[in-house]
Amino acid sequence: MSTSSLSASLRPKPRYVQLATTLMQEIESGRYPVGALLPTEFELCDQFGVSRFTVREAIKLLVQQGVITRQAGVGSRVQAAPVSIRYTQTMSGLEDLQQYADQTTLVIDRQEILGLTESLAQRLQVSARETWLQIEGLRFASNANLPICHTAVYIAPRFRSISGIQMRTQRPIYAILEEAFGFKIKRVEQEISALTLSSKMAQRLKTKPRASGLWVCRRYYDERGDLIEQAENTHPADRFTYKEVFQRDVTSR
Amino acid sequence: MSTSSLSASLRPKPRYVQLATTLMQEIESGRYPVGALLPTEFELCDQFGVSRFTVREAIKLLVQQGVITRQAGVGSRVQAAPVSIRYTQTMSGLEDLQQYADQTTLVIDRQEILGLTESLAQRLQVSARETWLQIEGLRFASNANLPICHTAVYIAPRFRSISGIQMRTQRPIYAILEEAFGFKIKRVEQEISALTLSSKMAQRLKTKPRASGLWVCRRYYDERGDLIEQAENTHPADRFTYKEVFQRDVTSR
DNA sequence: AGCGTAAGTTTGTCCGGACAATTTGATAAA
DNA sequence: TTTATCAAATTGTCCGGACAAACTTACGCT
Repeated sequence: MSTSSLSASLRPKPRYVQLATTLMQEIESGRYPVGALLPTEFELCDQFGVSRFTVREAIKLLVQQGVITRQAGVGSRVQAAPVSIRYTQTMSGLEDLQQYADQTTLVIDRQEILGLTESLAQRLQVSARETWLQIEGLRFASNANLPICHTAVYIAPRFRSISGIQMRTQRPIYAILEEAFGFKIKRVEQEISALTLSSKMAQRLKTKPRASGLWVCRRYYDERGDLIEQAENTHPADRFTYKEVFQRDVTSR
Repeated sequence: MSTSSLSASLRPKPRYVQLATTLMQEIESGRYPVGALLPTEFELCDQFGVSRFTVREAIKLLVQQGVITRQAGVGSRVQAAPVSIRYTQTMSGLEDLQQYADQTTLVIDRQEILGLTESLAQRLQVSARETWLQIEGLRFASNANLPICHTAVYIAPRFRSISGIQMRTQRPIYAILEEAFGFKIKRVEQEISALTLSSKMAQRLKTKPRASGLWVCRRYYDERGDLIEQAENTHPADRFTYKEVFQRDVTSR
């Protein structure tokens, strides 16, 4: 047998990821409140018994997520508490998608394998004649009656045999696919625009006909650049706001 | 006099940034087309006479911007051509905002210093009684008659003396502020939601009353975390789509 | 042909060290 | 008191080296 498959989940993460996770937890716990300074790089080297390289790689991850900012001669200052969201979505990476789905439930009401129509094939940017799995449903926040969005998901042919999707699921579809087929999503494209809800959609979302809606479409690609899944979410305008944070990066002048 | 201010623009950028810029240009030029492999790290070390550390830092920047993906044992593959946009906005950082503004023109039709109302002060998350500069106008794409959005900008009191803003400008306001007052925006929060256009707004945007619109609000913060500027853009739904790309980062399991 | 094995290539992780740039705070001079 | 100067602390840049992990290719065996 091969030695590469079973160890996937057991293999320890690199030290700088472990360190970043630890620091993140300590920030969440309030040990380093917003506005406070983290220990210096050399202090962290001593505390964790790792090299400065490892410490810096870990801290880079925190900076990347907007949790801290750094300044030469000063230190690393805690900038924001970890996201705690309700009806607003905060994204600074793929993981926030996961977090978003954690607090909501997708109730599926249709699931079928269908041949692509011309227009749909074009939207998915693949050749027609392929047979994709379509899933439709409504997404509910934990303790609310009204759905926060209508969801239509399209899954690539080679994954259409997926069977582990419950009628009510709190996990994002892409995570289910990753586990079932053992791969990782590497890249997500997102497209957001506004639209006027069709009468049918308004009815399903229990809102006024011709109300405004937010349309969020995500395309998930694997490490080879192949499209795995496309998810279209249609939100009533008053039930969802999309939030994100950008940090200036070094290439700017 | 101090020695720290004048050298700001003359000081050469770090080598890894220079390298990243060079590689980016070579990708744009077609020397490394989409799908092709970049030279290996060691080859780049030889070609540019730098250490592997410098090469890796440069490549990290390209990965961060979604231009290439990497795979151990394979190499660095060009993933996407540099953004060429028309009516759709591509954001993977602050610079794309700049690029977006480059291709459009903001035509200002109102500009006044105003005391904050209660509700506005709350929206800006600052104490009332402050006097902010308000700018309103329409943004046009290069060769189009219809505006792509209505813009309302609020600028913090200490910058309200800004005078360099033309009635027609292609530069983003935040860039004008940066140049005039000599600082850098470090952090931008963005909020997107849908709304139904008010009759007045629909009229100014030359679209049907009660049409759907996309509302994009950006808050710009300096390195101290102080709010510098808030810009609210209201787009007719059919004239604007927001696009962005996410890359899975290492902290995910 | 097909299958496993081994070698080679390429990226990933981690270390130690060195010096530069930036800020803060203390000290000395005016 | 104010201002200039210096030293210390902290992050930023860059180097060289080492080994591990992941993938590709070639090879030999069945």
